[in-house]
Amino acid sequence: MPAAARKDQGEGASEFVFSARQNAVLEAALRLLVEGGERALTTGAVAAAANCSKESLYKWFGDRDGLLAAVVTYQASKVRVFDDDAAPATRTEFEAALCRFAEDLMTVLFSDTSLALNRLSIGSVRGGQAGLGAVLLERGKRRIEDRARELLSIGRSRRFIHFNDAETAYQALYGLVIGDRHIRALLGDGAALSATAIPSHASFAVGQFLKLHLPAGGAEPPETHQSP
Amino acid sequence: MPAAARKDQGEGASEFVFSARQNAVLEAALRLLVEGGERALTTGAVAAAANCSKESLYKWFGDRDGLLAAVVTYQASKVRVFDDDAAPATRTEFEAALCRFAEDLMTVLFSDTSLALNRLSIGSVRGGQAGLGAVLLERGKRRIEDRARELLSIGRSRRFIHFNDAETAYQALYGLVIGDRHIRALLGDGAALSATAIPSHASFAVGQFLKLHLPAGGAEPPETHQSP
DNA sequence: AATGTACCGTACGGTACAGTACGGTCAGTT
DNA sequence: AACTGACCGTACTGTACCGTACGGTACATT
Repeated sequence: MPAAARKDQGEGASEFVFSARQNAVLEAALRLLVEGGERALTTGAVAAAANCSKESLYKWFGDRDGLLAAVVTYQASKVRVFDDDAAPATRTEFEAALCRFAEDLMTVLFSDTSLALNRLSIGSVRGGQAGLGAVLLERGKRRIEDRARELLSIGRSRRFIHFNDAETAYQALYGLVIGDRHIRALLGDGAALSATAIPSHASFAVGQFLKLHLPAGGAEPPETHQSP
Repeated sequence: MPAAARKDQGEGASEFVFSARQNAVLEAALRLLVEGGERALTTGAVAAAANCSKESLYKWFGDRDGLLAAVVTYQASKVRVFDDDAAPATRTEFEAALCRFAEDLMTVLFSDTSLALNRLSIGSVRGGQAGLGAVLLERGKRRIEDRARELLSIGRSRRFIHFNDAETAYQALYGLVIGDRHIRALLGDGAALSATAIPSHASFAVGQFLKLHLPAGGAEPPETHQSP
């Protein structure tokens, strides 16, 4: 990614930053991707849609793959974690925070952009290792996951819920909220989710999750489960 | 799909049947797909790998898309539902059957072939409607789903578990078993599942599922949930 | 033996697209 | 006014690959 500024910030985390013009180009590319899938995302089409020259494209992103990676990075960087919620102090607040997380998760996962980006990244996996998939996992999925993990550990320290392994607990929460609807949506099943049902399903799934993790003593996996 | 025999069987269900030679070709194509992703699946490469001529390819499958569809159909037709288990009569047998289902589900979903096929189908979705995704959903996913649904309804009629909506119950079971590991695997996360952990996780997830659906009275969603 | 059938191997046309080259435009600088 | 640099627009090259055509071969049918 030649000309894309890689600005290392004080905290040790590095952010990719694009110029305003580049952002506009990436936005156009994203629109093309959502509408027509990967095949529609040709360098020529992007240049035409963004009113820029192919030469600039190559100067900025080096390569078609670089352009795709930039699109993924760009969109993932927009996934702002809504940490406007203060640490929940009461059980009710905690459950509400879980519900909000579940709703946000569904809203993101089933948005057109997320689906298109996931399809693109999945399509880029070749036998051995993932190129874009890794980016999406690291810069998109992990953010969301971290928010949930933090929420869960707060709930545990406040004795609202009980669990031993945070990863296992997160898997249960995610699974109860999403089920197989994400893969169905990725496969083009339009009826995978009706948008109106999001809040009701969120509270239902969170209810199930809480039932499994009562503070008294919930069942936990037989230890030897996920090796690091 | 011009030359592919569409043999209608007595029961009203129709099966696509390919000749032995065609099966060999599809097997080779599948191998190519698993190794190199969709881009590796060119007509030339398939012809070379299968020692057949491109002309035959076009005669049999009509089209590159026809070939891809045939590959998906071919593999999906191999998903034999193991209904060798008699209807479980005792609670223990029922739980064992659920565990076996969970293990089979994981084994299938995380196999190289299934992942490659899912990636291919997902990549074929263009904005509007799914081409291969629909095939995979109908001929692959629904088979498995149906087996689970049947098992669940047996469990309910025998009073081993309780639920109102079979679809909701299935979503919970699937979610607890799979979590977000399928999408991670599709994105190329190699560590999404360690094969040795399958049985222990299966029984753990089934335990969670049962806990949520105790015969006494399990929580159910607020009615207005999934419109048909 | 003659004809037909089914297939392989290869070669070829057409096209789509990645990547490059070059001339032209506009803004800011000296 | 001359210079510089960033950019647009377009034309061009090379390549990969889809789809087709044609000659050659093995085997079956008449």
